[in-house]
Amino acid sequence: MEIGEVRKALISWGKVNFRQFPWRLTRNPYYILIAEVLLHRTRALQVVPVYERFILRFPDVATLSRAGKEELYNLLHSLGLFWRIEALYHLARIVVRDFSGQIPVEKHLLLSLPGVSDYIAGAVRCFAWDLPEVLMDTNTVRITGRLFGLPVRDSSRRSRKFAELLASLMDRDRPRDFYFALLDLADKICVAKNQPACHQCPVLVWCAHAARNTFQR
DNA sequence: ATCCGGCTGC
DNA sequence: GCAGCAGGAT
Repeated sequence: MEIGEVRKALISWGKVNFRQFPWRLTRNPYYILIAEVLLHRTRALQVVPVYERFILRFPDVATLSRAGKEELYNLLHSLGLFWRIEALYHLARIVVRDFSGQIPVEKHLLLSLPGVSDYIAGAVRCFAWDLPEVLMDTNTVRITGRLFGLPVRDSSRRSRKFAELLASLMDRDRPRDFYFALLDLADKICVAKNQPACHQCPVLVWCAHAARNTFQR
């Protein structure tokens, strides 16, 4: 398959169907890190109002590092997953103390932060600095699996095979635009439940899953 | 491999 | 009502 054509189709579709979430209109690594933590197993539309209040109250890491747990709880409790509150509380203090208030670029330093693992470390690097990262989340894994015709399981998120396939698929010159396109495609077309809207899909002709669907009718 | 949590669309 | 959510911790 012409992988360059697939990338081009994805990115041009993504440009038209770009969802303007507030954390997508910035390259500030702190804002992006906060967004990724809040987006953890939480729908984007549910995060928007909480994120905006959070950023307004804590516009930078230094301000956040002076926050009490109680105020953080008041801002974030509606999102559940309360361990994230503890993580952000410590994260801000560590960044101020060890990294002079700058979100680190190096992956191993990002990974040392509480609440940050492979996905969030990669997402911050990708969306803040446009670095080519393999971002394995529910959506990118589902699209990868369908495109290459593999069954998508919960364990696929940690699958090396999936990581290699996504690495081969991703656009290393424009990773930021590529992943925005993938996430928007997963939301609008390549949906998890029901049948995906393959007839509207920009990469329909290269997709193994779509081929099976149309072949079966 | 399993759990987490409030919230929302279905 | 209930399944599932821009994963990470346990």
